[in-house]
Amino acid sequence: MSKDDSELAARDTPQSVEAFRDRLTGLNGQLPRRLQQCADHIARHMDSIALSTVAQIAEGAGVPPSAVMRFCQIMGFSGYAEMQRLFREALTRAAPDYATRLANLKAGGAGRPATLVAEFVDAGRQSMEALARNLDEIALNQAVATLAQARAIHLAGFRRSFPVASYLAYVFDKLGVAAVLHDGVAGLGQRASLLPGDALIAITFAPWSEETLALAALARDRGLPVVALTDPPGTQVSAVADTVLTVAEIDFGAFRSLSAVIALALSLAVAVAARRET
Amino acid sequence: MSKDDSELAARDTPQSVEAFRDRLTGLNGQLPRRLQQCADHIARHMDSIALSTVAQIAEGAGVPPSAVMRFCQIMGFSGYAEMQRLFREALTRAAPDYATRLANLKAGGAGRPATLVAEFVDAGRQSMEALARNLDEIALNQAVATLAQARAIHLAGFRRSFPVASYLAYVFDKLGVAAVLHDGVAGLGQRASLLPGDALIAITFAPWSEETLALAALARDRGLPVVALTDPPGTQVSAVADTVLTVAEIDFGAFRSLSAVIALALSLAVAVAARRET
DNA sequence: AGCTGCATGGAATGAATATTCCATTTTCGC
DNA sequence: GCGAAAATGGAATATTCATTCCATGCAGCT
Repeated sequence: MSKDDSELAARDTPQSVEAFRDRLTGLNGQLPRRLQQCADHIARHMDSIALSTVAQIAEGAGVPPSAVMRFCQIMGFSGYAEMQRLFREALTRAAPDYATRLANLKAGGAGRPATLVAEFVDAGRQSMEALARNLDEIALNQAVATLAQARAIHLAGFRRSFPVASYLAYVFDKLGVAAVLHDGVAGLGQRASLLPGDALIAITFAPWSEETLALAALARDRGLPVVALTDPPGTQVSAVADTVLTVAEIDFGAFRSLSAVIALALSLAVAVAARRET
Repeated sequence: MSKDDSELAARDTPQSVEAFRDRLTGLNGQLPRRLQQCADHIARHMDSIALSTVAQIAEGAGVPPSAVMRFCQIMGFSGYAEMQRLFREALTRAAPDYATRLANLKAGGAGRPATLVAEFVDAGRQSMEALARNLDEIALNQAVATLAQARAIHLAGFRRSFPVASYLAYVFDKLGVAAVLHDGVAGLGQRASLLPGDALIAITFAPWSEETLALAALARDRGLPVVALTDPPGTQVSAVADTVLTVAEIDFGAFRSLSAVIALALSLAVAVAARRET
């Protein structure tokens, strides 16, 4: 008693959401039944703690309120109020006055340039949230594995996908990965450079561009693996691609922000480079 | 009494943050002093309503709590609790389980590709929030005005800024605005095409590329207006640009998401096209 | 089987907070 | 200035919610 209570109850209270999460995973498995239910439910709904009452959490987890209180104490807090404060602070830091600002900009009327910025920012943010939510991790891992083995990586993306392809070219170059950007300068194409052992990343969105699909088909015929970045559901390109990564980019007006596509493409590039070095 | 209370108190309660905002602006000016203070403070801190108590709001506005209650009723709510519910719902809809998902992805360990996605998404989101917060509306309006008058718009952006420049070229083309992408193919450049009456958009970030700065300087010598997209504080390019738009893009590792830059560039393009048509 | 210690549920308590009410002050029309 | 009506501040009340406490149940050990 005088030296240490038990392995469960460390007295220091988590000061950040990360610390909270660490503690939660550390406790996993060594908790009694009801407290484990709390832990599971809370892990799954961490963001709702900031706005929920003890009773709501308890109901969601299927336990009495007192169990939730015990859980809070085991996590190192004096009670629920203290635990909630942690999440509330995280929430206010995440959106200080951003929401207000956006709303102000949007309210300015359709004609104002600043209103457009707000709309595009909003579309981009939504796209990225959708990406985080719907990411197909298995397909991503498969894509990384495939590309990491390739001798050189070919990049196909035209029209509105070209910025993504060209950014990938820049990033691969910086990372020391051999990459060929198929830019179609002078109508020549670089089709002959699709050699055995290479791989292709094809980036195309509805309406799918003929050139990209044709290039992917050619690569496939020559036996090169093809990774496609496209809209969901991705069926349009599945005939010519081995791995399909889908991104639901939100449009505003006729244009898309590209935020989510670039984030995904960038991750792919960095992961491939990291895999190669090991 | 039986027909209508007054112009102030319409009985229907706002069902969305937008409706709330509309009502607030509608009431502006026709409120007694203390209630006006409430309105001002709340308009300025709308996002904090979800997490504040009546007492906190009252203190912030410099009024007694009862004034805040009256304000809520004038806005069409039964009380503060009902008003707060509106903002809480808006907040939870904005971040459904996105935060949890992101945290889960990040927790996966540095090696996993999905972790990278989470990091880039997060960086992108932060960048866009920063853009919304720090947007210099005056500079933006000035840039739009300048570009709308130009005969043709030249685009300069190399290396990591090239994707932005090429996307602008695509968008301007689709919008029917004459634009020249200076892509440096074959080392030729298109310097001779910088004719009087044109304008230049120069996109460059630290470390600023020599080519872009040189091109901007040349344009300036010939009397063309130059709009620059760059990092804050923008002093590096202010010598060669008439209008400077700064974007604080957050890096993850050595790479930036480009989300905010693209959102700003896109807004600029659409605003210019809209201005031209009128 | 009986004992011991932990886990559990629910009811009682107490604190925080929204909400109402009323006495007082201010404002505005005459 | 005077009176009526509206506005205001603060204290009283009601409600919601976190927190504690204790009686009961359950499991593991001897």
